[in-house]
Amino acid sequence: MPELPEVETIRGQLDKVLDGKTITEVEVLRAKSFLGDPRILEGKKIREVKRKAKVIEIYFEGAREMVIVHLKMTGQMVYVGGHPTVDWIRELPSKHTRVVWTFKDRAKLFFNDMRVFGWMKIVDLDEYEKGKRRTIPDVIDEGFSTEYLFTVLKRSRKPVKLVLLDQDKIGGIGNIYVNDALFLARINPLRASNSLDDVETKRLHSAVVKVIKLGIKYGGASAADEKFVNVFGLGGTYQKHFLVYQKNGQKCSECGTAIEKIKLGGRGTFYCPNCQV
DNA sequence: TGATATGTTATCTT
DNA sequence: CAAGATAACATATC
Repeated sequence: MPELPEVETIRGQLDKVLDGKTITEVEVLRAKSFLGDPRILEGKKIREVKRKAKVIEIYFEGAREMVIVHLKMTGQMVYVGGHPTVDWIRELPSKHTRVVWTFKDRAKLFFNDMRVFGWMKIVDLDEYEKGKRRTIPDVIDEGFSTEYLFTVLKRSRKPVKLVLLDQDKIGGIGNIYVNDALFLARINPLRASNSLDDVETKRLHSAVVKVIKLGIKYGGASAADEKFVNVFGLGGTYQKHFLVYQKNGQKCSECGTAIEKIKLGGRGTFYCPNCQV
């Protein structure tokens, strides 16, 4: 579901489309989905939309507050421009719409979230900027070096896949890209994190960066059961390039062995038992 | 009907 | 005490 590439796709589109827009109304259709007083946002003008790991950050002009959004598993941010068509109005808000922002030019931003795990939150700008989360490197940040990854991996005996998914250590990787990255690096997801040597760590580092960048290039992944759509309601195409994710039973592209599916930390895990050691 | 899916966090167990 | 394991959250789909 939304991992760094999906969130980055949405961020880029929101940044363009919301630039300079002034909020006139915020409707909260489901209390759990919005934290803070929505009235605070009325009259606020959007300056910039940024991202840290899987969190979308919305900045306003001259405001003490900002908004952060986490889509969790099924969150969507859908934008309908200045003169919404009849079709869109009929479809949105949908059964899953949790929050609606309306702008001065009548454009609307819908926050849909089927499973209601995601949230939209008003936070104090200074406090947020000071938060220690910001110091955790994203996979595509400068700070995410092979050396950093090596130190992180050395500190745990857990299966390497779980350490890569740990957002307190590395930001942005989720279950889709971690499976593909481990395949690319030819490393078994079950391997004890601290058992990887420097050569394997180097391979893993470039593999992770590579698949995440590919994901961004293809506008994210929208597999059969994926709820990911971008700001314009369209899916991404990375699913056409999956290496092992959801390919259990199919032949490995390298050796022809059937891809296996196991459970690790309660999550679906896909790998080639022959190539990944 | 019950298993399954996913990101993160809370809580339990070594 | 900390690391690791697992349950919980909400809902649709098979």
